[in-house]
Amino acid sequence: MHDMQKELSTDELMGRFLNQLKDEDQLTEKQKRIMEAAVKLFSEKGFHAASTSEIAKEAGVAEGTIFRHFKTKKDILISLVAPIMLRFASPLLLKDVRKLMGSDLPLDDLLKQLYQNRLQIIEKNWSQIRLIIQEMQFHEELRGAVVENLFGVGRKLAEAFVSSKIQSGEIRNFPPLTVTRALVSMMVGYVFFKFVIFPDEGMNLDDEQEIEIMVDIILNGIRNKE
Amino acid sequence: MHDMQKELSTDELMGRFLNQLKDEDQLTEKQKRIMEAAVKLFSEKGFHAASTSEIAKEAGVAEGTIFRHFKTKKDILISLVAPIMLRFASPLLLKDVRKLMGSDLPLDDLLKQLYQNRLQIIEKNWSQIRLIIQEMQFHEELRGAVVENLFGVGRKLAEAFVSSKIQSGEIRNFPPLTVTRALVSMMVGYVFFKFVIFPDEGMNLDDEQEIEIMVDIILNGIRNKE
DNA sequence: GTCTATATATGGATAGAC
DNA sequence: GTCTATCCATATATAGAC
Repeated sequence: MHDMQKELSTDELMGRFLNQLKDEDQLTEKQKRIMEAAVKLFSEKGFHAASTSEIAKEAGVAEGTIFRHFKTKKDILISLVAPIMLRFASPLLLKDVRKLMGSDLPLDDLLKQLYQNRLQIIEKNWSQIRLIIQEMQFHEELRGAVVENLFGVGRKLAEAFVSSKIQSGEIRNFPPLTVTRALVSMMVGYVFFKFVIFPDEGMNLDDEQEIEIMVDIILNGIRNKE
Repeated sequence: MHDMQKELSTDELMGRFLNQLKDEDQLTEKQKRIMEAAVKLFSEKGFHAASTSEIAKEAGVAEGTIFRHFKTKKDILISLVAPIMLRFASPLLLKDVRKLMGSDLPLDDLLKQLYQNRLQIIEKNWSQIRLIIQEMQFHEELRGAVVENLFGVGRKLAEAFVSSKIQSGEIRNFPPLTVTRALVSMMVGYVFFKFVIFPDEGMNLDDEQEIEIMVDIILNGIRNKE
């Protein structure tokens, strides 16, 4: 029933992802260097503030070479999205998630692991994630791609999980989307404070402790008490 | 080079912030028009993507006029921060908040009102808030000013509130900062989904219902059960 | 104080030699 | 495929007339 639908759209997404993977192997050395330089500079200075000449210098190629491989500067940006999403979206959303969701771990351990993993992935890929969130605001196609592929799939996965837990009576009977958003919000908020507001200082407590409390709170909020 | 001119320190910026209330009355018609046009274009297209000629056109002044009032383009951006923060930071953080915190409303009603008000303020000022969050990433002085003025104050207020509720035994004994972050995270996450991820569609449920559930969940999570 | 005109730099993008 | 040189448009910023 529900689960079948989710499987299908996930597979559909994976299809797209797998196609992108092939493309990635076809990239030449220089193309990769240009793209890496672009990721670095775009995320550091923003898309418009980073010039193609800087990118060329950073990549160690002539400026003209860039435009042999990419029609326009924006083309570089677009070309970055798929690989970036591949690099973190897949592990962010899929890897371990099905395993965790299918496991018989107690909910709190499950959530702790989930948060911990996702946080690590986000931390490792933060500059790239930030770049995408940044530029989503200004390039609609980009937002469309991210929303459809990433959030579409993630949302379905999460909602399926929440729904099943509601039906099994483990968590309270709220709209699954709302519960899902609450769960994700805790992570979004944490990331927001940690990386956006206080990117330098770091937080007071370490991640593991914070997550422990976070899980305690949110789980207490949504769990069915008998 | 481009960034050769001296950066404003955070302190200098805070000075401006405090003085701004007085200064705001001293602004001429043209200056206000330029600043309004700048807010609009910066938030729509980003700081670098918006040109001074566009700003001039939008403001209905000659381009040269801009540079009579603002030394550089970045100066326009800086000049916007204080008024924007004044316009929403004050009501966001202070207006009603003290009143609510001092009231004898039940916690759930109190939280609902708090979320509802804050959401309205954020919605009304979203383009400006977004602009600041955006540019915080790239201009450290700006981040410093926001963090110190806005988050510094907000955090203290919220933590004081949480601490008092912990001592009165109403909510569980967790680190106040963590509880505070959990409370704020719910709002941050909601705003993130509503305005960043799905700025067009809107959400499934209306804000009031969503907030009701949100408060139910989070409060259930942190409240002391007897 | 404001506008017109312009200086000066740099941006993205192309052409052509190798 | 890559680099050198260069085009053209636009960017920020200034000068000078009013």
